[in-house]
Amino acid sequence: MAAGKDTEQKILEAALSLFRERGFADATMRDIAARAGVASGLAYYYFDSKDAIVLAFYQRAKDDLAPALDAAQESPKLADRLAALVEAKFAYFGPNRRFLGALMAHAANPASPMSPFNESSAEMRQFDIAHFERAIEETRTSVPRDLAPHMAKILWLYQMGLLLFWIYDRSPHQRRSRELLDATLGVVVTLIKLSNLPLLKPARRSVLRIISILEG
Amino acid sequence: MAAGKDTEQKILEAALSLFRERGFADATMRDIAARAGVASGLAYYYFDSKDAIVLAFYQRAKDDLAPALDAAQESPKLADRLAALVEAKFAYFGPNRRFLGALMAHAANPASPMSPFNESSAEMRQFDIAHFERAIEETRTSVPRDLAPHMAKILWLYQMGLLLFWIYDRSPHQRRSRELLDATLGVVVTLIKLSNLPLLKPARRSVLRIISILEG
DNA sequence: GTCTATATCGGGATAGAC
DNA sequence: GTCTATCCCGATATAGAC
Repeated sequence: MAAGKDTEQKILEAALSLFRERGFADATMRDIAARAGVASGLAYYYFDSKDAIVLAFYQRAKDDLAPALDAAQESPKLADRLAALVEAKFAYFGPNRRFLGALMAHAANPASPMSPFNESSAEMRQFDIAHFERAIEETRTSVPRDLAPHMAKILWLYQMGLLLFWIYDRSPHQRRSRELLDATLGVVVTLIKLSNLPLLKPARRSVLRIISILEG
Repeated sequence: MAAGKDTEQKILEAALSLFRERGFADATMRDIAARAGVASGLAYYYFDSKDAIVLAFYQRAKDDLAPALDAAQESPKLADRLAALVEAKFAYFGPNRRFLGALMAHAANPASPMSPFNESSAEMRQFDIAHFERAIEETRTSVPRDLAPHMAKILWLYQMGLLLFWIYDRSPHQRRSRELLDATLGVVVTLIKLSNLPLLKPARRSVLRIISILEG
């Protein structure tokens, strides 16, 4: 049991370090097992597949990120909090950027267990969205009643878009991603402010209809 | 020569039919060669890799789609043309929807040769964008000078989003995708109209800044 | 140039002995 | 819970028939 947990951790560590060094595809299960100092078959005892190791990585990221995301909830301004939440992820995932790139192969397909839109990561996603809810509430950002139940999800999606861009951003230190964050943040916050105008009720209805279709 | 072209076609057909039946990953090169009635080695004579078959499929799609996309350029209204262009793709790719799902694995990564955002499909992308340019021009849609050079690309991107949703749309006959098309079309056309208001010059500047970052 | 046949290798995954 | 042996497949290479 204890040995089992240890071995599992050893394998996970070996996998992640190899993923970081070589990317996902070029790290073989044999390499992973070798680095962990176990037989290659044993890796499959702890992880159903190479993909399953990735799910363990997600789970771990969720746990590791929690304190950083709490620390991002400081400013009284929504824009600052959004920026801080995104930057916290840039910082944490920075060393794994290349590896995440390989993962994105599955991201678009919501049916893939490795997609952040899949059932299997629902818990993680919910955890993540909760941070946006908190940012909206604590900064007393006014959101129209009809949009309110969806606003955190919208911001989460906005963040996912930024992360996607960041993952494939080849500019030095991902400078362009920071620019994009900077350039879009103002637009996002402005749109939220505008969305409160009673005049824009029809526009909100259009958006709500689109959301309801997207959520199926 | 003639025989060679024939064999190549036979292999391509066999590959596509297997991709449609089983998806990309579960169709092996041995299966493909077997269905084409040739030795498995021969498939590699014509296609460098399994991936190369996909590129051939893209190329072929481009050629096949041309007449349908021309036929979509009828209505004097931009919204109708956009809908027709998207529907033409739904129709053509319909039988390959599942197979396209497997391909999307590479789509997010602009560095992958199989991504529609990659260099290697620049020609196809340009061909595709040209249809949106034509739709804008022929419907005499007024677009502000500063946005004009980018509008066709924006519409192309909008279409790609719809296609992405459609590929993974599990509702019967992809009903939700049609709803999404319907729900977003109005918004898109309205936004283009609004973008002409001189008052919105600052908003256009924000959008232009974002575009310039995205294009790197 | 077109095609068959075969051999070899690396890598994900599995079965079964211990 | 751990290891060894094995399977399957994609990819590559090669020898040779026509």
